[in-house]
Amino acid sequence: MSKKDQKSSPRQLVVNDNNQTKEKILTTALITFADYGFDGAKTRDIADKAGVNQGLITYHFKNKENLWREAVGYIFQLLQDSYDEISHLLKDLDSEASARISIRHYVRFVGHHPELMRLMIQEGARDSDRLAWLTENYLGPLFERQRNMLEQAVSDRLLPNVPTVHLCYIVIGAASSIFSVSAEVEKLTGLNPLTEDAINAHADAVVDMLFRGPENKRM
Amino acid sequence: MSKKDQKSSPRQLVVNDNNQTKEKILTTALITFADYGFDGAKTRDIADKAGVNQGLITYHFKNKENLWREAVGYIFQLLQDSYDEISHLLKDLDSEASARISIRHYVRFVGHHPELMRLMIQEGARDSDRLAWLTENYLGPLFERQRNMLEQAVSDRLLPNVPTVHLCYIVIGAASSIFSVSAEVEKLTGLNPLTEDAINAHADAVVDMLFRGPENKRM
DNA sequence: GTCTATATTATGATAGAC
DNA sequence: GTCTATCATAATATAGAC
Repeated sequence: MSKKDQKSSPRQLVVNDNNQTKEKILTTALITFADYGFDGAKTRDIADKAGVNQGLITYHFKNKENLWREAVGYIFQLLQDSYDEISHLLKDLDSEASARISIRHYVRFVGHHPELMRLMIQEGARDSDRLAWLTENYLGPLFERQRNMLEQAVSDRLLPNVPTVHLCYIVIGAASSIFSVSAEVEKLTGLNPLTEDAINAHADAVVDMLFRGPENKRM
Repeated sequence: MSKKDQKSSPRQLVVNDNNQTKEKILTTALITFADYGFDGAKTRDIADKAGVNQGLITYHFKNKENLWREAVGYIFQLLQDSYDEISHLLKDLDSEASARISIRHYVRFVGHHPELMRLMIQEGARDSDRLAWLTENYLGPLFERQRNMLEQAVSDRLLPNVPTVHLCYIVIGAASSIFSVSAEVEKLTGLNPLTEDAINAHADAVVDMLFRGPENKRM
């Protein structure tokens, strides 16, 4: 329902029952927290960029801490949903095809949502209540999933036999770094890594790099 | 010279001609900027953690912006110095040995100085005057150096032929990600990646991953 | 060179009108 | 549900004593 639909009742303020405003604040907050960190992000900034009044943040989210939680939950839910969508695809595939698709999917997700890894770097550098909350609610399960996938790939000789923890973060970093510092990349090379073409090119590059058969086959 | 050494002259304030205080502020500021970003870092915090008065920041560095510049310059100077130290070693080696040593050296540096990559992620996500300054003064030359090294490795068939920009950020991310989110890593796996052993293990893992010959030889 | 005290501005949260 | 106005606190920068 757009604002114009309200024209017939002029005495009333523009009201929105459909969580449109709440969602707008949420997505804006996510980007701002990812770019500036929790302390660096200003609620006034978030409200301004979302095009709403600062008071609405308190109304919809109680306080800054809670806004952060809901924003983080929002992006992790997207990630989990996207995994659920492809999980049935993976069942029927052999180990290599499955691993390649998983990695491609991961690269494409972090390319389309650079806020996710930026947020993780903001919170993953030091211990905090927020990191504990993140780990308990989202990070733990996701990490286990990725660890299992990579251990399978190692035992199938698709990847070199390096310790799993190191392998996990090699993959995470290789997949996401170019997107996390997209402005730097563009300044240094002229390439905007957040375009669809660049995201696909990076997914290709990561998969080529990780799964190097003798003839370097694509999936 | 510690404060206790000053006991014999009690009328005088503790004074420090040797830039000890300035350096202490600098290194503390570096860590704080890296962890919290420019906006999230508070000058009072920096002064407190450095064990000095907040007014000293203005005295030694004029303002927050300038403190940031000097802190960034400090860590990049360390990086450049460390490259200069090994550059003569690389002259006599073949392409593969040289590339392996360069990569190992890079991994070990970012492991010992996680602030460097954290800072870059803080500033590399969006365009700003600080990013322009960083690019002009430090990032440009360093990136060119790494790009050349990797292009050489590709033309020598040590690495798969993926576009250079993607290759650069695959290497950067693979090398640094585990250190940038060290608190997350420790919470998820129990491993503190910033120990000397873990840093060496990660250097091994990255080199093994990148340079996979048939017999997986070490340098 | 270092400290205390303070001026000025920004920030998170609240109260109340519509 | 949304807005304006405001309070209380926190943060950068400055002035001045030692």
